[in-house]
Amino acid sequence: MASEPEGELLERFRRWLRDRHLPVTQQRDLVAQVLFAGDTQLSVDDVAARLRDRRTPVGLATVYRALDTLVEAGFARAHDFGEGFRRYEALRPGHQRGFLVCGRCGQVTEFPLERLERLLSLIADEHEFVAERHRVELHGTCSACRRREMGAIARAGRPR
Amino acid sequence: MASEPEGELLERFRRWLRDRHLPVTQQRDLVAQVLFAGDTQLSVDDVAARLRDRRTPVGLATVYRALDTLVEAGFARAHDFGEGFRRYEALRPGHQRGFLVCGRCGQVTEFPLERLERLLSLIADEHEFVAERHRVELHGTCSACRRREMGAIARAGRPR
DNA sequence: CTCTCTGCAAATGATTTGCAGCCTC
DNA sequence: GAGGCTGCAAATCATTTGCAGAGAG
Repeated sequence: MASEPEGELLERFRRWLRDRHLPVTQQRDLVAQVLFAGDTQLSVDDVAARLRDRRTPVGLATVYRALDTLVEAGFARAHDFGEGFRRYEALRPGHQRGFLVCGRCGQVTEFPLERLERLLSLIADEHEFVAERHRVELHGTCSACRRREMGAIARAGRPR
Repeated sequence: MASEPEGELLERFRRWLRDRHLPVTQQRDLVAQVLFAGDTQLSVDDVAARLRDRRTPVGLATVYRALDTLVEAGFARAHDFGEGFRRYEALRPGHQRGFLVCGRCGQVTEFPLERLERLLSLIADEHEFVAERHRVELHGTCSACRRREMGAIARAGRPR
């Protein structure tokens, strides 16, 4: 799918580090590679596990620190869906997405934000606010869970 | 400001409990009162502190449990702005708001979601998703911080 | 009475931090 | 070399949980 921009992002991240006279270490690079290769939100443990699978293990604390750096550099974004831990996502330019979060099964579906962007930037302007990124989540019930619940209600619907 | 709907919400919450044959305890009621009276997002400690100030202290664990119940009942909503703890907000019907979160100073400004709602429900429909609530956040820089930063850049802007 | 809640203290679990040694530049 | 990383283990801290006693219906 998105195999093209991966190396480009990586190169841009390295450049960002060099520009700040920060060392381009193997571990930071590895974390960035895994994040940029992933197509979804990854938890810190996900990242660590993938690195372990690649036979290039990196300490948990280092993964945390590398992800923080990526966020600070603007190449990643942290999400919190209330699971008790964070998820990180590569931030590809112009690839903003919103989320449909099912409160029953926890499934997260994505959708493009394009249609909302005009309105969002208008709102930001009205508040003299410079928005760098948006977060849009719709919380509710996905079609599968709704079907399941409607069945349950029909079955248990009458008292006694 | 919103002194009218407060008692109404409280009464609806009590009814919700009774309907499920759950006891309407003083502690749950107190937590609900504080949450419904607050005009902003309250942390668990905020709620506990206000209860302490009111001379009706409630144990922290109980506050957590009461807030969970309120969320489950649909009268409250949990937010996570990445501060390391959650904030809870009373969920008044038809009073959905979005947030402008300043990454510099952490200030959170609210704005009404009305203009976005048509589009959001359209998107939900397209995914056969039943949305109960929305979360819209714009992350960036508020006008005050931007002004401050622009000043700093102007001062240090030229190399050498 | 029965069932659920409450409060305390202890447990949990994600994230952070201190520090000695290692690696980039 | 110097300064910033890394890894480990210990520290933090919000949130959760177990359990004995209290309260609502």
